[in-house]
Amino acid sequence: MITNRQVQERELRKERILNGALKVFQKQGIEKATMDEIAKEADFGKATLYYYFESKEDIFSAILEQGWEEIWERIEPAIHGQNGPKDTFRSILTIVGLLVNEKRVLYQFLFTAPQSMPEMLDDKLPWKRYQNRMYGVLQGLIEEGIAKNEFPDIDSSMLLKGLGGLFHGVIFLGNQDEPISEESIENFFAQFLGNIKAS
Amino acid sequence: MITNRQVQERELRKERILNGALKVFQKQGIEKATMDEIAKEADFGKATLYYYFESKEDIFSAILEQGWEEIWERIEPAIHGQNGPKDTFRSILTIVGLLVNEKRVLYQFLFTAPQSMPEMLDDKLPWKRYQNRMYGVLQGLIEEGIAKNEFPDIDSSMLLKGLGGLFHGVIFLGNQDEPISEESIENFFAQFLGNIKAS
DNA sequence: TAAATTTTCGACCTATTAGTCGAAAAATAA
DNA sequence: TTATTTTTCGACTAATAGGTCGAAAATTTA
Repeated sequence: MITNRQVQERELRKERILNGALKVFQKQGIEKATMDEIAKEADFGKATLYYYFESKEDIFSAILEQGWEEIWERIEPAIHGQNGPKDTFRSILTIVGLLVNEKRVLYQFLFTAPQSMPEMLDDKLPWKRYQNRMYGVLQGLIEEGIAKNEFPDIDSSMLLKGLGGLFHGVIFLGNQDEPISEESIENFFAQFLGNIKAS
Repeated sequence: MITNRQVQERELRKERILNGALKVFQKQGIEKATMDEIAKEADFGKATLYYYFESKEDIFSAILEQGWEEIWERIEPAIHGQNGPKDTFRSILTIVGLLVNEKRVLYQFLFTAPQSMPEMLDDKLPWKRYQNRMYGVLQGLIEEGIAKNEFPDIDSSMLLKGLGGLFHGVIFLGNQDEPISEESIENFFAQFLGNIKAS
């Protein structure tokens, strides 16, 4: 018989492992994020990691899923708000920017790690679904925005990639020690999005 | 005694190895770009690769150096041209965009691989010097542009990261099969850069 | 307290991969 | 043709890393 407390403790231990993984990632970069390192950081034997997770991939998937779930929860209200597409778009970027400020390491991992781990790109993984959903929403907003002349009439997927790159550049390539203020994020995107108009 | 022809043939074989490495990268991604795969692709025994190159890193460095050298050669005229900072900036991006169209695999590698190979980030590597030089030029243009009110008064390094991300997004995250036309690149950046003004 | 269950982990296994060695083959020089 | 140099590569080594196993320790239940 498994008590409620036992289940909770299990969750706590899983969480501890996930945090260890993130810490290793932060300190040593993804290439050094080996199971041995993670085990050391989380203060478990390596074999114990495999008691709680099926594989290394499973651990990273769990981190990714957690992060994307949080993103999704936070942006959902903005999506269902009653603003126009451009404002909604800007809100979403701002929200994500703030989230990144709060948990830099997690989100750095989120937007960085998958490329380095091609086995993580399976479309069926839960975090991928969140990502696809979000991209779908953003693309929809752009298309709607183009239709309403709030964005220029550029191929929408290209515009999305461009803005995605822009976001990534601003948030992650910058001075990673100092968080970016909300204002600053707003300003920055207002600068770009605000001036993009059908000509 | 080493004849001229022998030297040339050596160069040719080195080139062959470099192309093999790129081909592996293209077909299998960077993680499968092992020395064994490269050797197979280039049709040499693995040990022969080490006759021509000191290490795997050396091979990738050579590819990067080649690419950056080409970028530098092509953008240099634009840098020394007599246009204003914003136009010069746009020219540079366009030139690089066209180069990428011509040799997608090489430049995809150029802008992608280093992150996956942290041991390649040594500032003393020759390709890194080129890269730093180019970023220096771009940052200088942005600063000059800000001073002349051609760009908004945002922290210049942040603006550079943003535009770098934008470029990366547009060029690499897009439809990688169809090249982007010169017009299209021009239009795209004109759209962004052209509308960025000090407000 | 004794039995059953859950948790932990050291030691081991296996696959992969960068890099080496020594000698054979091929080309060049004498 | 023979000696010398250049090129090639199969086989091997060493290190790393993901993952497994069996049994011990800790905890819970009876």
